[in-house]
Amino acid sequence: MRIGELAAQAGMTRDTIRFYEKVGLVEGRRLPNGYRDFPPETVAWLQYIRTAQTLGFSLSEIARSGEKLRGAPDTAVALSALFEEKIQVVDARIAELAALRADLAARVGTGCPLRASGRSTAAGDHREHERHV
Amino acid sequence: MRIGELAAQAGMTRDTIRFYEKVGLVEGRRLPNGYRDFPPETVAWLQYIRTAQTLGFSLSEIARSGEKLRGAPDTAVALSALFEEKIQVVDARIAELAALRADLAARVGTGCPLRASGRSTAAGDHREHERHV
DNA sequence: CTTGACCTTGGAGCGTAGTCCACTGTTTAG
DNA sequence: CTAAACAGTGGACTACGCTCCAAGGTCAAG
Repeated sequence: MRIGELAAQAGMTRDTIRFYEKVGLVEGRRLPNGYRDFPPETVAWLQYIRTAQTLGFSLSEIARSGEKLRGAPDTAVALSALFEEKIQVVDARIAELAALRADLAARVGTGCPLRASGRSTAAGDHREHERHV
Repeated sequence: MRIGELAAQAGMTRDTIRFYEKVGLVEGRRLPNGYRDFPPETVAWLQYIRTAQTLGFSLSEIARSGEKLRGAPDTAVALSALFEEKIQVVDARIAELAALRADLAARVGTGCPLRASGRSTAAGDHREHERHV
């Protein structure tokens, strides 16, 4: 499959796919004329990338799962494992949000809405991840 | 309060605060010598910014809530309203994640983890794509 | 008076995730 | 044969949210 068809199937632009190739998220052979040639599974992989992105994963994180996948004997099994892993992450994220929600709810209607007391619990100190979700 | 103390109190760098001022997220007067001078509430406002960020809000979105706040007769009440609003958003986000979780869970252990149906036959299978995600 | 801590500004740079563009090469249809 | 529709490359550019730096101004203590 050439890049144009792949892009159409996966619902993204050729440029995006070329960008993904540049950063190692997808790989394909080249036809004798230099055109990229992708196996049909790439469509599914690109869709997986989109899913993972909506879960808040960065492309480099996704690339790491991709490597795991490549080294696996059974792709289907490896993918299932991956999904289970992502479910853990989603659950963690939901728990985080629930804590934030509780924190917010506690502040509604208090005399001191901004400062409150619950700073330590939820919002205090996860700096490292979560840029835009 | 000058910028250094504010930065220490709010747990961010002077540069970040200057950046926030540049984009209109915070504002302060100037002392005769040109130094910035912030009212003490700014600490709470900066902490609110951090909270809102962990909720996935962009700085420009946060700036918009800030404007609402400034135009309010009662800051505490306005803030409570803001928190209630954010709770809606958090709930929506949680629902979104729950849906993604369900989607992931449905794919775990299926013969076709990525596509959801029909992956089993090796290569010739050009089925119309169901766009999950 | 000097030192050091603090403050000012402007501008460069970074990582992420693309997007757009010009220019060139290849393939296919009429 | 030519034109359109593809494909390739490199590089510039965007937006976001900072972060760092150089060069200089201000101020209190010793």
